[in-house]
Amino acid sequence: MRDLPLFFAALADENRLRLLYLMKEGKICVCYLQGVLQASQPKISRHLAYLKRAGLVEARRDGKWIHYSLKKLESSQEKILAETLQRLEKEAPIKKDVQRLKQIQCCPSKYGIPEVESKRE
Amino acid sequence: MRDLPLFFAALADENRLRLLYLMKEGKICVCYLQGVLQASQPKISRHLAYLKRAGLVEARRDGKWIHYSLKKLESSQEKILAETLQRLEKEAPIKKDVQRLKQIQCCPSKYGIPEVESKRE
DNA sequence: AACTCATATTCGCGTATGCGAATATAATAT
DNA sequence: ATATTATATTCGCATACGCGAATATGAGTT
Repeated sequence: MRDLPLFFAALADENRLRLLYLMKEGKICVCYLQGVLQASQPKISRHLAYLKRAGLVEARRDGKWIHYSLKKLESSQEKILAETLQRLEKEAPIKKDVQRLKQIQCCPSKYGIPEVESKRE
Repeated sequence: MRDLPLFFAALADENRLRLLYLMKEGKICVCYLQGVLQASQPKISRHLAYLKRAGLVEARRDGKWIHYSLKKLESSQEKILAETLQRLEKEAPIKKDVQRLKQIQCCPSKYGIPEVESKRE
C-alpha cells in the first residue's frame, strides 16, 4: 500500500516520464538522456535520483559513464508503467525525444548542452 | 501529455487511493467517505477537491448531500485506475475500509467522527 | 428568520519538490 | 599529480502539498 503513492509520485512529472520512456528499450547513458531532454545536467541527475529512490530504475556504473535502466517491478506497477509508456508514444514531445535520441551521440561535451549539431546514421 | 502528471499526482496519496476505491461501486456520499476513512471532515473535503480538480471524480449535489463518483476517463487512464483499484483490493487498510463501509450509515452526526457504533448489515 | 446539518474554503505552518547556480565526487587521460 | 569528463550533491529560493483549526457556504428544518 505505502509504495503505491511513491510509485505514482515518480510518474507525476513530465521530465521523469520522458526519462522513463527513453529507458524503454534498455539501459541508456545519462549523457544521452541529457542530450535528448536538453535540460541542465543537475536537473537530469536529480530526476534520475528521484526515480532511483522510488525504485523504478537502477544505475550501473560503466567506467566514466552511468547507465540507467528500468527495474523489474511488482506486477501491477509493471502493467501501469507499460500502459503509461505506450500511451506516451503518441505524444509530440516524446516523438521529438525519440528523434533527438537518434541524432545524438554520447557525450555532452561532443555536442554541447543547448544545441545539437552532430548527426549520425 | 500534460494531463498525465496531474493524473498521477492525484493517485500519489494514500487517502485519495482509499477514496477512489470507495467510489468503485458507484456514487457515494461524502459522509460515508468521512466515516470510513475516519478522518476529519476538512481533510476528506480537500482530498475530494483535489481529485475533482484532477478530473478523476465528479460531484453531484443531492439536497443536503453531495455524492462523488468516478468520472469517465481517457482510455489509458481508465486502465491504470482499474489496475490500481484491483491491486488495492488485497491491501489490509482497504479491506478494513470496506468492512467499515458496511457498518456505517450516513451521516456523521449519527455515529460521530471518531467512533463507529451503529451497525447495519 | 433562526437553527442545524453537510460540505467547502481559508489560514498558518511544516515539509516536499523543482529549479538554477555552484560545488563535489569518481573515473579516465595526460 | 593535474586536468578533464561524467555524474551527483548542496544551497537557496519559490511553489505545492498535507494537516489541524477555524470559518464560510448552502440546503433543509422549524
